[in-house]
Amino acid sequence: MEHVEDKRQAILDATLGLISENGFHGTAMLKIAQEAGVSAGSIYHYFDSKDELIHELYKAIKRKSARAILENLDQAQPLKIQIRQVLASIIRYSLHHPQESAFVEQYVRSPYYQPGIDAELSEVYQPLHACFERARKEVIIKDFPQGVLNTLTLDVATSLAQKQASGQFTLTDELIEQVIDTSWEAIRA
Amino acid sequence: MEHVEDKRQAILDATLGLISENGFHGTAMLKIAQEAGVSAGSIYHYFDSKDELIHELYKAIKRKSARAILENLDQAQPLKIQIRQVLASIIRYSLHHPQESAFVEQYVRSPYYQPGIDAELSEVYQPLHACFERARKEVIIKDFPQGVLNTLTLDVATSLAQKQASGQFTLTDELIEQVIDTSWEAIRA
Amino acid sequence: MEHVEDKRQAILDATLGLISENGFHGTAMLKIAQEAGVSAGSIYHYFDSKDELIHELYKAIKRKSARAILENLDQAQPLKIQIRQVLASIIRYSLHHPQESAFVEQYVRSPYYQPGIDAELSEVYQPLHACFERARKEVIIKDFPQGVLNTLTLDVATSLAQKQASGQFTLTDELIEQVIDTSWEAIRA
Amino acid sequence: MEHVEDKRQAILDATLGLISENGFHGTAMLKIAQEAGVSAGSIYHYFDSKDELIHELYKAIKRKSARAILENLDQAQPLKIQIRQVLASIIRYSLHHPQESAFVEQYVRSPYYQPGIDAELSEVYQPLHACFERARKEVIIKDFPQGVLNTLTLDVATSLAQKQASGQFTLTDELIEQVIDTSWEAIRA
DNA sequence: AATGAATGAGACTTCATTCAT
DNA sequence: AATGAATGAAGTCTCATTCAT
Repeated sequence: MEHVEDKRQAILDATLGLISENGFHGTAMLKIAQEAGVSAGSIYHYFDSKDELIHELYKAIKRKSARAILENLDQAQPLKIQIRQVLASIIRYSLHHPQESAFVEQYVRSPYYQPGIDAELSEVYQPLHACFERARKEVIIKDFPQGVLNTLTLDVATSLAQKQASGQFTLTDELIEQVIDTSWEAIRA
Repeated sequence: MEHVEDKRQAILDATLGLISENGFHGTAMLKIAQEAGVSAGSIYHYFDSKDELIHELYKAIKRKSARAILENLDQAQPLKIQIRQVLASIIRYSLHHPQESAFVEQYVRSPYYQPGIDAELSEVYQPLHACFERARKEVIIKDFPQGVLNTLTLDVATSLAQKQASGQFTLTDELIEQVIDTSWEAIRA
Repeated sequence: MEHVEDKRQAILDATLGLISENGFHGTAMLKIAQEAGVSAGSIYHYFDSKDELIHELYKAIKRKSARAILENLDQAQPLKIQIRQVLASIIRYSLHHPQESAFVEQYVRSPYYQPGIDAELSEVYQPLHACFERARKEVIIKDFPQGVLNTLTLDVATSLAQKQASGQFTLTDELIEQVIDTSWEAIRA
Repeated sequence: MEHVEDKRQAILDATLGLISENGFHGTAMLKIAQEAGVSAGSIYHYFDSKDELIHELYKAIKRKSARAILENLDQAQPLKIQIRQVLASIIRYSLHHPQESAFVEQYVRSPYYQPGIDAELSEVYQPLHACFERARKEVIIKDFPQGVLNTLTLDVATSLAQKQASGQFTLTDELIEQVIDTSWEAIRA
């Protein structure tokens, strides 16, 4: 079974690498199979279709990144500190995983993205949402719709990650700190 | 000749509507032709290929939006006011042209986007860049690379526009003012 | 009217140059028009279709080459001399008109070539045929079908012309004399 | 694997039949697929493109004909006999394989033919070339460039084959013998 | 007579998906 | 479970031809 999961994961990894580089349309199933070291037909043992594979990859990335970000969440700290920690985690994660950022950016801007898909991820994001929810209630952050807050934090992070990956600029540690500060200032009450 | 330009523009318009809705891959040349009211082959009198059509559409949108934003730029005002005006223009333009925003977002996140394409647009963006450049020198805004400043302003605007268009939330005039404030605070020195 | 004929001839010339270089399929009507300095539609004032244009070009070339070859035919000479003169003329003409040779070779090997087409040329080739006919009757040349005699003379000439044009070898005047001799020896009785 | 080669061969066979009859342009990939009993897309498992298919067909025919001709080459015989045997083989092969002759004639007169393609065939033609080379050195045949010798022998043979196939004349066994003699006389020293 | 924009049939090719092995 | 040859629908693009001007 571990073997099986290895192959499924190899397919997901290959898909991530190829799509982040060449886009959805530029990534043929055959290429994914070759990159993953399996046969073209084998992909269909793990995923019903190319669309499903892409949706599954999106969910896998979102779950993985949520877990990584939550690891740095210390619920013993004051909410203000927690939110800042989350922002820092999001930005750092994005910068360290440029392929995942590039994929997610393409995905959410494409017709693949249907709002309902995120409902399946609510469980893993629940602690994060709760944290933001409480911060909003306690007037620690602005009373903006969650989507607007995401734009000011998450989307900024992924956008920066992709631009750095494409060489538009290089983010020093100092600059990253400043961006985290800026992002925090943008949403704090 | 006006007739000719009409048809070229009709093709660009059809392409914008279809791609912003269905993505690059979901938009066949035949559909564009039908939507534009021309034959399939006619597109190739105006554009060498689908790729060139998409690149031309991107450049046309960027030029048009730059002109619209510059119209609201009053160089008689203090720099601080000018920058705020620009931000407000960008955000309002994005919100009022959700298809253009959606298209540009897809484009710049896709393999179509190659740094260098924007070089052709530098002329029309020159006044904007000059404005930001001076503001940075006079320490009115932060000393971030231009790409980072764009992320905190332009990308936020287009992202919000698309999310509103997809129904994730509705931006009231009051909220828009707050977002403009936030965006300005994010980059001011 | 002379003007008109000029244009018709320009189209034929352009067609010859392009097809001898790029083949039938590689030569679009639009390219012919551009090369001839006329509009795409104008070709259809002179020729009903691309096929007809190609057939007319073939006939024009054959008539022109026949006239050139006949010019060197001195009916006052003995038949043996006449035949040798004809052979020399054919070979020299082919070598000096490599584009015409290349076109004719492509044409007669393609589905364009229908045996009936040469019937329209019989008038201009009549003196040549008569000459060969008498030579065969007087047992000066071999009693082969005319097609076989053509193969041993005309086809050899055009084939050599194309090979020289493509750089496979260079025919010196001495070599040309030898080839003429050889061709003559091949058909003499 | 035999199965696989069968299909590849079926595609080559279908291509030969259709192109020799209808030309390059008159032969659509779909027709080839239907004639070969495969789907349109399947051709692309065996050949990268229509062009590559055509090039491969040319090389396959040349290799096959070279092998057939070499089978009749008895190196124990005097060179003069060998050369005559080769000429007879070439002519007979051409006459018995009119489709291959027609295809090769079209190919070498078309833009498909690029000198250099024959370099890949040099190995299989090496014994033939060696034979001619020695004959030239021993002054058994004329000291013409190889291209000229080919024109006087090989090209004559294929040309005759195509003309007979198109019904221009019928070659009796006696006539064939005479043509072989003629071809030999044309190149002997 | 001339133009050249427009047409639309048809060509080549790709690729997600299936299925016999 | 795995393979990869095979499928065929659908896509992009070309080009001979037409026709309003």
